[in-house]
Amino acid sequence: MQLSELLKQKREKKQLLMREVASLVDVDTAIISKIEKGDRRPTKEQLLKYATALDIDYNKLLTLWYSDKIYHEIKEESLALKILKVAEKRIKQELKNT
Amino acid sequence: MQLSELLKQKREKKQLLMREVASLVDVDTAIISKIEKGDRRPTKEQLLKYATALDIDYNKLLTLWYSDKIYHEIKEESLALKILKVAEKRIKQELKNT
DNA sequence: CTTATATTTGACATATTCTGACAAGAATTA
DNA sequence: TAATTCTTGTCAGAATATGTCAAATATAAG
Repeated sequence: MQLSELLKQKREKKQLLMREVASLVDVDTAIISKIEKGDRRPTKEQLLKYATALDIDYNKLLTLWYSDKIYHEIKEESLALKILKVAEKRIKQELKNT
Repeated sequence: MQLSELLKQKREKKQLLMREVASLVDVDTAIISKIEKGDRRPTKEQLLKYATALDIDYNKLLTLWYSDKIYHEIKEESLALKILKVAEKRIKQELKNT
């Protein structure tokens, strides 16, 4: 499940118009449209408001938000999986040192 | 092994001055210093020149380069590992669909 | 069908982040 | 001490991200 899909589904489940979500998240309706289309990622601040507005766990949104970002950064690279592994190792290493 | 360390080690192994690497990579010496300190990431173009200049496998550099980037993006997040897992799933999913 | 409402799209303005250039300071070596 | 190398901070310009707006398209209601 991608962030954009989740946000759209939740909005529809709550039977809210984009205009209404836009008001709650405090952005232009055009932005909401683009977010649900996956053309844009919300800002972190918007994400928080989204969580409240649509009653979604913020950590879940945040996880998808970062994953989306990372995915787009490396999706064209054949080394993508290797890259993630190396990043994971580094994170784990860091966790040990604390 | 981080990108910055590797680049420094390789330079020293070849007994090159920063000034010399700077020339080969075609940037200011200050940039090289910052790169080796981890204050800046080289551009992709610089990375390629680095590979040639220091005789390092480009894919290795590229992997570290992306990993570095991702690491810094999520290192403060307690969800970091989860984020990587989700990104990995998405990449794998994408690979299936081709 | 035609009108009203909702959504999508594109163009442009603004803000934020990234990068390179430069100069002065600090460290190292001769 | 002088020469050389490396480091650091600042600033301008480039690149990227985000917001605003208006017009185009799609959807629903009468």
